[in-house]
Amino acid sequence: MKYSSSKENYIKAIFHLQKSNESVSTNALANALQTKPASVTDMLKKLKEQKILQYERYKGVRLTAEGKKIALLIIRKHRLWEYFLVEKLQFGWEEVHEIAEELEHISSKKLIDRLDDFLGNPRKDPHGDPIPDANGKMPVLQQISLDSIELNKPMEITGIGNQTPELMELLQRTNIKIGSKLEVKKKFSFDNSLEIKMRNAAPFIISQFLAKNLLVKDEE
Amino acid sequence: MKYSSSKENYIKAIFHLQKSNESVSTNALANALQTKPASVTDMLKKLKEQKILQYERYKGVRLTAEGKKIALLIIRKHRLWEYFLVEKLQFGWEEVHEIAEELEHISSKKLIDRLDDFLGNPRKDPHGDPIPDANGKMPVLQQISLDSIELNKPMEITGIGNQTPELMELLQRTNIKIGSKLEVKKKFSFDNSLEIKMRNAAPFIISQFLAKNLLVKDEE
DNA sequence: AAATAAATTTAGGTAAATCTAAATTTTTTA
DNA sequence: TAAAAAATTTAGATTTACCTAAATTTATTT
Repeated sequence: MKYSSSKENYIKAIFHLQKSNESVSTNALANALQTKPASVTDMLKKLKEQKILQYERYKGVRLTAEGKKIALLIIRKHRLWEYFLVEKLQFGWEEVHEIAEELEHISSKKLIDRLDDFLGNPRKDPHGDPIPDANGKMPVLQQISLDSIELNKPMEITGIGNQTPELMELLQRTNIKIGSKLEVKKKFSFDNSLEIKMRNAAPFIISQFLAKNLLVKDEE
Repeated sequence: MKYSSSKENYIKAIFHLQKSNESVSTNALANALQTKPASVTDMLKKLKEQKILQYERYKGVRLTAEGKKIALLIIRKHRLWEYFLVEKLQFGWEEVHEIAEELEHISSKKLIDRLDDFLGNPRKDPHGDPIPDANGKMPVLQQISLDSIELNKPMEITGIGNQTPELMELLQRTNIKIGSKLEVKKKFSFDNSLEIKMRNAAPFIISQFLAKNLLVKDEE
């Protein structure tokens, strides 16, 4: 199956909006896609025909298993291209999203799998978000900064994301290493940065980008 | 200015069809684009509005200077992506055209200029065709196999295209080197291969791909 | 529980890029 | 050079992905 760029954008937007088991509203989608609710209704009817989603009038929408798989493969493409742009073409991580929005619609599966290998099969994109594998599976990395972050809970660093020299430099400066014990003290909604307290050290603040690259487990 | 993929395909097709100063016919375009003559007429009217081409009913079409510039930048993108696919992602040269047909419509200029640098500013794509620079200028490499090839004319090798190990291997085997004197004896239209005669050696046949990588000048 | 507000859908249109069939112009040929 | 053939254009539809305005359904308030 091949889908238009427009349809792919709908699928991706629904995927990002449907947390847990809530269904996604027409208005929320229209807002995310910068379009009008009436246009969304039109498109949802077409995507329903193609069994990509479950949709009933006035009841909102959810992706089917098939729809989720398509979404994950689009996200895979997006994040691998972002990684390529930053690591190989020297773009800043803040300027790659827009370009990846175009590149993610290139259809060749072989291309994206080769790109994955060429890049060394990274598991996180430059923003710290996980990259699904060729089968659409997300790597199960427990990240520090989930939406449902728990404050003051003792945790231990179990690993780090992509081990780039830039990240290593920052880890060294902040003295964060595998096995370090820490607690999150506060989340600043302004920039999603976190105040953390490491054992035997003064609290300090880290960015969301660093946080997303820290893998943790509950301390035993 | 940004043009739709469809318009870009028309511009590119006209560029490839307009040799010297002939104008391109509606039928030839329809054939090249796998579409119907009526559709071509429709599109030509739109592109004329945008001053991309000169068009008069029943008289065929030519690109304006502006149109040629656009065409060259699309060709630049196409060929750089082909080079990337072959040199970095290990694709065979025969399988990259289709993928590059999609990639050539990605709009970011910065992306393509960064890609050019990343690839080491190659001047020829994997098929041996020249890659225009960021300003849309074709490198002026006199190639051996132009459409207007002259038989039995003494020529001298002045350089070679992209110096890949694979090309070097073949040059060694055929004993072609800079300074070699040769004449083209015959062109086989079946596969565009050429029979060449090097001074003090028996005539032999080379492929169009090799020929395109040989730069020549007239012997003095 | 009405009444009002908000969300959503339906109805009817538009622009881009196609198409088929018919009309027109150009070219070829007898 | 007139007739036939080929090329091209016009006219009128179609599909996709949008839109606005009006109607309908659901949610929220008095």
